[in-house]
Amino acid sequence: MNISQAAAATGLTSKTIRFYEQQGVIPPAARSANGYRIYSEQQLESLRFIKRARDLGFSLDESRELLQLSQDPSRTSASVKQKAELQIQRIDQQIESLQQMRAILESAARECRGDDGAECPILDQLNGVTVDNESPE
Amino acid sequence: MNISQAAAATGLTSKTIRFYEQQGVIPPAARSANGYRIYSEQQLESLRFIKRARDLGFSLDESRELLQLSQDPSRTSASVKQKAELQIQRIDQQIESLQQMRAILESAARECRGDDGAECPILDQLNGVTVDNESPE
DNA sequence: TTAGAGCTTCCAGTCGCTGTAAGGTCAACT
DNA sequence: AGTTGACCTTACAGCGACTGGAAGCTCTAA
Repeated sequence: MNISQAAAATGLTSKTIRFYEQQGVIPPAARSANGYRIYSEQQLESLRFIKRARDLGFSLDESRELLQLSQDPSRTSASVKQKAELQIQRIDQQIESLQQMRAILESAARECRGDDGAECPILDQLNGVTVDNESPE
Repeated sequence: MNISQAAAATGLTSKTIRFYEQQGVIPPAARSANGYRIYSEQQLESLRFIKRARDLGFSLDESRELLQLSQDPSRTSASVKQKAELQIQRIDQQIESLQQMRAILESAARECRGDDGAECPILDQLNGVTVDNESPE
């Protein structure tokens, strides 16, 4: 199994797999006689693991650490749970921040006529002008 | 008003202000005899505008475009509203994606004992093992 | 005078890839 | 046997939006 097959089997790209190897996220792949990388089913599992961790928002470093934990029989579930809960906290912060942005944008956009005129509550918002939120009548 | 005062007055850092100038987001600042940048109240307004746009998640390019629109009397509110609505859409996608991540993490973490044992539903999840979500009893 | 803080420019590093260039290899077709 | 064209290899540059650091000039206060 060469790198493009491994890519197809994991949902990563060949480039990304090489990058992960170069970063030490996964051990160097074995090589066939022509120098091409070859992948075992076990290595595919590692690659899939990393992809899932990345898809859950863990950094590449954390994903590597989680992979190591997953392969370490002396690990504790506490050590994993701690990382997961930290990640949940970060996600909650991001969601909250995005919801605040959204509320401000939505409120300004709702007041904006979106026509040929120059008047624009969105630009007022960006200019630090306090915008009325209730229609006066 | 020198760059560190401008930084304090806008919530940016001196580094960031120089970076914005170098990127063409704001026009080059005037210089005093010693070569130090000097800032007018008007330039502070531009810097604050950019900061607010960035805080709402617009890219630096979009923030620059919005600043130009805000200074262009022949703009239309439609052109601004379009950018705002695109940004709202992107925010909604990010929130949705984060909520999905959160749900998966939370469900796995809830099942994880977080003790000295090695068994860990979070790692199972990352290994692609389907995790039961209902306690059997 | 001298120390320290602040200003300047320029270049490197962050994160997680992605693109590009230059070259070797392989399978299929002519 | 030659030639495409798709794949593989390495190495380096670039993305976005900064941030950090080095080296040198300037200002202020003791």
